[in-house]
Amino acid sequence: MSRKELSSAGERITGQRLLLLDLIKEGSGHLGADELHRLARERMPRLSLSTVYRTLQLFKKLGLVRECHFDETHLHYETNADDDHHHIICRCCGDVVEFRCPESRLLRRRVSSTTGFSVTRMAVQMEGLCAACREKANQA
Amino acid sequence: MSRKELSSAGERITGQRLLLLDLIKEGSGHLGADELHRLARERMPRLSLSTVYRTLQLFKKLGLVRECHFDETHLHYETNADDDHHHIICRCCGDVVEFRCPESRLLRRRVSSTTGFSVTRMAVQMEGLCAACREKANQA
DNA sequence: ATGGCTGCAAAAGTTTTGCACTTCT
DNA sequence: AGAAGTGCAAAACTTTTGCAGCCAT
Repeated sequence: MSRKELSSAGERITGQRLLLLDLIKEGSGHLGADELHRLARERMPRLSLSTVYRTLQLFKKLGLVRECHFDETHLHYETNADDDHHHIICRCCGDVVEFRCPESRLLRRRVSSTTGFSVTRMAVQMEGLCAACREKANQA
Repeated sequence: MSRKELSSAGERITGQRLLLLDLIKEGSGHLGADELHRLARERMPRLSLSTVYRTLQLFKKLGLVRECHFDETHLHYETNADDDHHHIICRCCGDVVEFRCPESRLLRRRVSSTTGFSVTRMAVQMEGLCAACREKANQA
């Protein structure tokens, strides 16, 4: 259960918030607001889309989830992870695979010192064709 | 002028396309569709927003520009550059600064071999506070 | 000449907001 | 009880699409 994250932040615990947080956690990870809404309604049919949006903004503010910009239209949300956890998306089937980037920490420090920024977030994003889709493309 | 990029791709050369491509190139880089539209209309008042969108899609298809996902709402466009040219955005003033990441090439190859993807695009994105905004925040 | 491109207007999406009502603390 | 959260509906935005006329080739 996800009560602790909410109560320790001094936020109210509601069925909607718990459900959404659980879905984001357990869901294979990369869900948009609409998908989240559809899933959530299977267990709580009257949950509204605006609640999904409001709740996601709350989670984002609390640092519980991060937004990922994969394709141009949808945002996706996942539980907040550390710097060296990133994504590659297949431009054909949309599949998202995670990879690690151990030099992230180093890179972050270097950019911080060269630009004068204090870095609060970093993401490495890649796009390409997964093995299966490449296979399919070659057969055609 | 940007004729070559278009004609060599077998695309028609129109005033709108030339103007937009020039704006993207010369503009400090990171413009959204609406900003581009506003700028373009200073020189071509009847240019429509749908043309901006259609043209951006064309440029994207031709590989002339790339989309950058900075904040959650707007997409930004810039002339296509190589892998090791990336961005950090100030979460306070929105300023965008570029930085280089020489190990991008290496990283790309490693991810390609571990995930089985063929990588067609990669971006490193950071977010933080620029020196000026940090200054301001400290004074307050 | 003719097929592609553009402007305009309307549609389709996505995200936000206002308000009355409900729920958590 | 009181403040915060929710559902519903409407509004605000961003992006896409249909179509008639225009323009580059």
